[in-house]
Amino acid sequence: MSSKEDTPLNRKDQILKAAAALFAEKGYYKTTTADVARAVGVTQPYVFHFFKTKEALYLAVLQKAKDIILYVFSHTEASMEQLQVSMGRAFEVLLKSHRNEMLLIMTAFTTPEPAIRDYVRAGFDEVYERVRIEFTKAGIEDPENQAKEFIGCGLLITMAEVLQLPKLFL
Amino acid sequence: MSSKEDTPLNRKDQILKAAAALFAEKGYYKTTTADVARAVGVTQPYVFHFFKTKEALYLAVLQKAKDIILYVFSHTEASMEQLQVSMGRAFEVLLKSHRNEMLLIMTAFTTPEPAIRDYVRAGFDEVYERVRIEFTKAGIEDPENQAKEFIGCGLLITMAEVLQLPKLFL
DNA sequence: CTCCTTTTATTTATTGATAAATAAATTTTA
DNA sequence: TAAAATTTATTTATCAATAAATAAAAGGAG
Repeated sequence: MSSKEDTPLNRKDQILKAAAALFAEKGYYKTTTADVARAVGVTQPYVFHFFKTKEALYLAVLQKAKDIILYVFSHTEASMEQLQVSMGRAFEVLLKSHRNEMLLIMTAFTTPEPAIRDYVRAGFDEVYERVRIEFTKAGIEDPENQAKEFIGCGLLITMAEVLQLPKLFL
Repeated sequence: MSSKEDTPLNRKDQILKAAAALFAEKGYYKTTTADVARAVGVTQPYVFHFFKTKEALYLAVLQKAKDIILYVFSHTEASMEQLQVSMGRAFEVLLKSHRNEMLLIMTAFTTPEPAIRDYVRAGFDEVYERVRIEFTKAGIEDPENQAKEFIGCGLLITMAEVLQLPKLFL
């Protein structure tokens, strides 16, 4: 039994899912609302029935991605010695199960839409805070720097995925 | 005496320079050829006199950026013990003196134009090879992994710059 | 259960804006 | 005055977004 019932997705969620895949693959600018509509099997204007603008759609996808990360990092339990490793594993699993969403975050970094940049930056801080708090709760020492290192490592791994650099970084 | 004479730049180089700044700041898609032209003080179609397409202009800027990196990493001399540190310093200097070009490379990573992606990937390999060779020549052991680590670190630093994350990563 | 009414889901058609690219004309320089 | 540098004028294409129309489904009233 998965957390989500496997009732078929409603139109809005279908659009969010298709958009996540397309935005992750082709980025914000190269993905058209017509692409998203086509992927779902509806007409282009209908997308605007659910999301006022293309940007609003993008931000909605981004929020979902962030929520997933926050959830995972908040629900990884382990001993002080093991927490970093466990969370690292959890992130690797996440990168497989929600590849689109994770790649999307990387590309969002470099999307020069002010609203998107602001959202990404805020989301980044939020994730950092969450990790820092979890590390603190677990009694890890110097949680600030450990959290920074942890996130830096995650970024690097994700970037290697985006770039598809097989030789580099294992 | 700088390596470049300070003869005023010719139009083509003016365009390259302006394009580097704009592409770095606003990315490939959000930078228009009209933006570039305006920055230089010429008309939009005149840009096409020097570069057949917008993409060709972008690739030219990218090539210059890569050449700078290769040059710096090829000309940093130091003892085996000091080489990594010296090259790290050199990169930091580069990030200040050629900020636009370095940031551009980061954003180029996530630009989903096939030709651009291919160029970036190839350039990446080239830089890796260069670093690996320099490390090998200096007698550093396990040069492959040291080179990977070195580049990963550089990526992370550059990314922190792009994201303007002051708190994180020092 | 049927006719009428309202809502929900969706499409067709269109607009307005923006941007890359081309071609022809003009100005400047040597 | 010929060639090089640069502009004006224009084209073509693409896309987000809006508005109006249609079709199907659901919900009540007689």
